[in-house]
Amino acid sequence: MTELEQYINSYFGISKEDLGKITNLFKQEVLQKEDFFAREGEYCNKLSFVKSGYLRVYAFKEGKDITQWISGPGYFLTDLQSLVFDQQARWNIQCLSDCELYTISKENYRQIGKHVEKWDHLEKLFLAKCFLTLEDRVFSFLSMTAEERYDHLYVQNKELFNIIPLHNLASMLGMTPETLSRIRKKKVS
Amino acid sequence: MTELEQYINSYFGISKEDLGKITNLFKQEVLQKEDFFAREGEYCNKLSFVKSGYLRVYAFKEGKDITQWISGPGYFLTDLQSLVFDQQARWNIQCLSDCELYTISKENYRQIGKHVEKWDHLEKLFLAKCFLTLEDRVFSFLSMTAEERYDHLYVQNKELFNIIPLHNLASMLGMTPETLSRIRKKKVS
DNA sequence: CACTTGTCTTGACATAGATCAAGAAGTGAA
DNA sequence: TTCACTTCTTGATCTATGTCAAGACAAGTG
Repeated sequence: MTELEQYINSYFGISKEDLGKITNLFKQEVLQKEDFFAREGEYCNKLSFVKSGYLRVYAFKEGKDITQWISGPGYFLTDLQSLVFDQQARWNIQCLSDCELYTISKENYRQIGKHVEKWDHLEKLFLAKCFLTLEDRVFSFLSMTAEERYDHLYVQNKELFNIIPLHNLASMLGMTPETLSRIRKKKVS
Repeated sequence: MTELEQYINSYFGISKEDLGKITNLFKQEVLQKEDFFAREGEYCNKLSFVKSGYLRVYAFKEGKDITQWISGPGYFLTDLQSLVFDQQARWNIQCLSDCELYTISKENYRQIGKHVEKWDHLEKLFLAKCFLTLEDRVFSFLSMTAEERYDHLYVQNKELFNIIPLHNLASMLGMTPETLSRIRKKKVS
């Protein structure tokens, strides 16, 4: 089984037959560092699973580049507004490193439901999970200090701090690079 | 048509027949000010549509009461983790005023898919929309000041500021009541 | 009615975190 | 190697926002 099959299987728990039907629709795709997976205002007509590498989801606000999220191995990746509602993408998604993806086109993605009985239901559960994750994230901004948000991310994803430029992590955590640097310094001592 | 039918129809755009099948499963429910719709740690086995009144979604963090969201007429209301994943509720949901709801039990909610062909698909779209809304909200914390967040909410939901205790709105916006009060003062002058 | 309780505002002050500016260290290209 | 560029850190300073404390109202209750 590829990582994709393992992941989909572990997450959605479906039959080997259905699993094949789905994963066959994904094609391997390779992107280089700096390449764009999606661009704000254009259309993102694909859904990908990250096999390796990291991608940064961001948008500009008054000229400033704000990182919304960083996606790495084991994550699904798309601009949801484009994929689901056929509208312009809200996000720039760009590779922070060379990346290997398993990618399905929007057209094929929309066919899955016709091949696999319970797909819409499973996808609904998946989206519900994503919603809960974002709810937590909102709550973190309502209830935590910059340092607490740092701790939270550090405990969960230590490895990011060795791989991802720190100013991107700072942005994603809602603080400046200087603040992140000072928090890190404090942790060492 | 009841508000519920109008809403579901406008949002999901389904046949009059299916519409009836669904809305028949909802029962009217009346709650009084201060009543709890859901409690953190318990199980919330229902999904409701708010006909009238306002409810506050909140949780405690280190003894402090943090408002995550306020739900009013035209919103659906539930603790998603309970409804979808049969786990303990993450949120307290309490009436800020007397409320009229249309409520469906979890059991009946789960039957909808069996009665209405495309239900899972429609619900998926609905959840995707919710996800996009939360994404915006996260972005607002990454990119906006307290005052900008206030402006944003004020433009979209002026009426809340006459109905909802301001300290709850402040909490939901991620600021203290004092800060909200000062921002408001500034706006008058 | 008086009394309690909750809401909202205001002022004085404290502080987390932002901004600005500079420099150190690493990386890649020529 | 040197130069340009990026990342990260550090110090000095500024400011938005938080904290604490008090008072003004308004609303509800016995």
